[in-house]
Amino acid sequence: MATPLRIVEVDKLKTACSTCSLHELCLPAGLSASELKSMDRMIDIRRSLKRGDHVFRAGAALHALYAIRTGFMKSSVLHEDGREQVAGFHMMGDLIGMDAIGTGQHLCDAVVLEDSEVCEIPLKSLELLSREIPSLQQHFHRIMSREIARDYGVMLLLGSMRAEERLAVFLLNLSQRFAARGYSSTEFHLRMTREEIGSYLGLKLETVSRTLSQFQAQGLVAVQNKHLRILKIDSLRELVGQHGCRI
Amino acid sequence: MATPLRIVEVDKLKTACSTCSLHELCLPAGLSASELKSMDRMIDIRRSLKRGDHVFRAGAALHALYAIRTGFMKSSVLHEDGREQVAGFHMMGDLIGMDAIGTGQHLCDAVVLEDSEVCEIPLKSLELLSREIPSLQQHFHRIMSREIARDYGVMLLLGSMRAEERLAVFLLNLSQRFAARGYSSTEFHLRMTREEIGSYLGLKLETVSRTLSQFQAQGLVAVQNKHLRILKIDSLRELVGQHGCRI
DNA sequence: CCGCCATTTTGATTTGCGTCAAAACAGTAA
DNA sequence: TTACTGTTTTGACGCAAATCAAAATGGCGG
Repeated sequence: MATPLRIVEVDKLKTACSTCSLHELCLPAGLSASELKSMDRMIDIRRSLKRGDHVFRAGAALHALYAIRTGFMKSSVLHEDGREQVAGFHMMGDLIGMDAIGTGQHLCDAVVLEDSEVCEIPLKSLELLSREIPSLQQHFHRIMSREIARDYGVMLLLGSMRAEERLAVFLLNLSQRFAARGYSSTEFHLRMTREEIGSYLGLKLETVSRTLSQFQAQGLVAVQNKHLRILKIDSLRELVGQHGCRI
Repeated sequence: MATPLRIVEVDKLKTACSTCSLHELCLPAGLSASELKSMDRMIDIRRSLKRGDHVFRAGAALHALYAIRTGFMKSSVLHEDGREQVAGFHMMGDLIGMDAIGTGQHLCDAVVLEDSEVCEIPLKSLELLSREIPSLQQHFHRIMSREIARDYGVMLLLGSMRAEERLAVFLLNLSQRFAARGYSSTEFHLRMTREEIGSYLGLKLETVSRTLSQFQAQGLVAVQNKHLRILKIDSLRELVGQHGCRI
């Protein structure tokens, strides 16, 4: 009986917060070793998900928040008439599901765009533990707040930027997030379709495609289908917030 | 010396959570009498603000969150080139400043549109108290989550609705919030300018004005400058999510 | 009360992006 | 390989909302 037990243990270790390479990016950031152990006890379910799977659906009851270990997903709000608005793209270290705490029901669908692994964090356990560990409490609040701050940025984008600016902001944001996770900031795969990018940016897929082609023609990026290379990151940055700026 | 002391006490009582008419709408919702007392101890600063005042400015360090007792305000994100995006309108019972918890710095300006009174809630005290009072902790999380959910709704609006729909959603949202506070759901004053409405909705002020005039011509509302009366609330509701709907 | 300034309305015109359409391309399964 | 499907690109055209402009209205201070 020793062998299977050890396998289980190795498996558990492999996916524990304390040994997870993301723990400085994820919810347990800044916790001590013993506090990490408490986190490990709280998170006992990890789910593997395939492209196309839903982490949760709009309307479903909130069971847990989900920390992304690997992979890539989108969250999208659906309008009754079928219109879809992508509210965000999420990658490892991100925490999703926080929109559901208010009502107990998920507001958006979370759809897997690239095979992923998520850690289920029961809300009740998180609340309990964050009453005991002030730095966990603080960090959870920071994460929710950062989501609000991100949303304000998206509102600025959707409310007052032209197509080129929106796309530039989008690429710079992806770049910065990949960099923060140790990946290249200038070369990456777009896991989503042009239509999903468009939905996120409040544009039609044709406009996204045209604008990308335009960036390519200007030598700002090199795009080949889903593979993207940023060639002139500073020019992209300049592009944002110029607008024609007649002030 | 008795008289001035009593005046102070009356003044304190008047503004305590335990006697505040908003306590079922505001942060202390659902707390017991003794828990309300603890809230009272935490909130000892109330500020009176005049139209045009800032509750906080973008870039300023986070000192406290602010619960609105009376009045009306907007929060707006500024782009370096001067573009302003109104991220929300806030009224009594609302909690503002949560965007700053993540970085410790406010991301947006909170500007008073109608003389207001706010309660300062030091974040540290709130964290401390919510570790002791689980229902306060839960409710604080719900409030942050509702802000995220609201933001998703605004994204849907900005990303995929036409002008008429945006304005209809805006009016219905105001209507519903006034109703929740015991005011008329069909007749109210718009405290903001057409330009501020436009900024919030991702439209220009002329479009807001034109669309309001159109609603008036259709008999949906009666507008007279800032005074608005909703005449056919169901028609407004129908207008949202029709879009031409060829599905 | 008047005059001033900010706000709002309305009209004429422009334009950026959406819509429609079709071809090119990539990925998958047989 | 070939056929099939979903995605992307590119072009031509139309439209909703922006822009430009000017008049009307409202509110405030003197």
